[in-house]
Amino acid sequence: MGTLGYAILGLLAKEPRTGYKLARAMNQPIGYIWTARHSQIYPELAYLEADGLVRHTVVDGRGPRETKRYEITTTGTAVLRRWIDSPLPTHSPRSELMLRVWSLWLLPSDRARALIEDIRAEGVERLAQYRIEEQQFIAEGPSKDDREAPNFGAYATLMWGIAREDQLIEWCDWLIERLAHATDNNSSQSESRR
Amino acid sequence: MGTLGYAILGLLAKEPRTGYKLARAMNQPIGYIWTARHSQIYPELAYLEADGLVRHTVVDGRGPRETKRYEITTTGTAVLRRWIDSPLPTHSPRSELMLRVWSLWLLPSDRARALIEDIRAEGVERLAQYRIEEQQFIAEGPSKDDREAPNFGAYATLMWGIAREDQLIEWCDWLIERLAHATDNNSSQSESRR
DNA sequence: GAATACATGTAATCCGTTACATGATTCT
DNA sequence: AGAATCATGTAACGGATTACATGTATTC
Repeated sequence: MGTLGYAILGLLAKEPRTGYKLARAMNQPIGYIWTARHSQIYPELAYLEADGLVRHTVVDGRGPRETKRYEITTTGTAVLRRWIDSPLPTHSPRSELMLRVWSLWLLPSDRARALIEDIRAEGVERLAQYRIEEQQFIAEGPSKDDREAPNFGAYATLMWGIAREDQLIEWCDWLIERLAHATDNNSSQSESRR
Repeated sequence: MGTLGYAILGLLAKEPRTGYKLARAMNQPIGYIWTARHSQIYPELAYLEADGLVRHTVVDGRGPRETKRYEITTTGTAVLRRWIDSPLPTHSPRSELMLRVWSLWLLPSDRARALIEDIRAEGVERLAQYRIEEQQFIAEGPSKDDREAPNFGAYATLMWGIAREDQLIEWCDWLIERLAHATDNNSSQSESRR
């Protein structure tokens, strides 16, 4: 069973939903780190149901097919709990951004600077959005501080996202600074250096 | 052309290598963010060569087949430069860790704490390794400060990795603190809160 | 003598994205 | 009238992992 299955169980553990609403929720990254499309979600729901982890009831809706409201089963909740509490996988994060930075020495100074400033600008934008969401959590009351309320985990991932963007912006500033300081080293001059 | 192709070009821009050495390099994440297996690299090298971005010469080796040393072509370098300097893709990072944290409200306090402490311990371990690599950069001389030397980008990604692990550890401490403060709220008591 | 490092490939499978397909209700 | 939202599915394709396949040279 893959990670997507657990992401769906996590959403259904909060409240029952239709596949469509799950797809909506996972369109904007859940926990700021996981996305999925409806074309992945519908088949996955069928597998989860075959395994007895979720069940559905047909409700009124506006689609051309039956509208199905899914809820997590007690088995599903148990499986989800077991997964959260199992040994950590060794994660290999992928970031196209850092791959570009790794080859940054190939770009002229002004283009390198433009790239880092673009990265920074996107970080600033995401951070602003996260701050709005933080205010929404605060406005919603004390549920974010209640270890047994669904918002507890969601708020913790938001704080992680905020810290991550802060760190990214700081790192961009450090690198822009560095690019400015390392100016006018062309290849002919660099032979004479050191 | 996919991201793996650019990762390979980035490595070959530094120095020519065999497919085996590329695979070794990408076994430990390059730039701390990209991994690949040899089964992906060998076919990709063939595509890159068909597109004229790399070329190979047969050298002495110990394999059952010919040993091929690949180098980047001038076209390859141009294509790599253009990629680094092209509009940023909207990135959707995936982190199984944060997905677990999102559902953390389902775990009892002690298990939740154990999970976060595991995450923290792994962060500390990676950080220690990164610090060693930082010392190696410093020992290697001023190349990390030379905007036109390959080490410039590699050092920048390392600093990013260090900042990221620092941030992760801080966040873990914040959450452990929070888990301790939010103790003994069971569901019956939580009704009377606030 | 056994294990490890060097060295290159293919096949099967899984996960994720994009595109195709359909159709009712509500809002502008 | 047309666009957006609700609603559920399948098909084609690409990227990544795991397993299969082979064989030499060096180190313990």
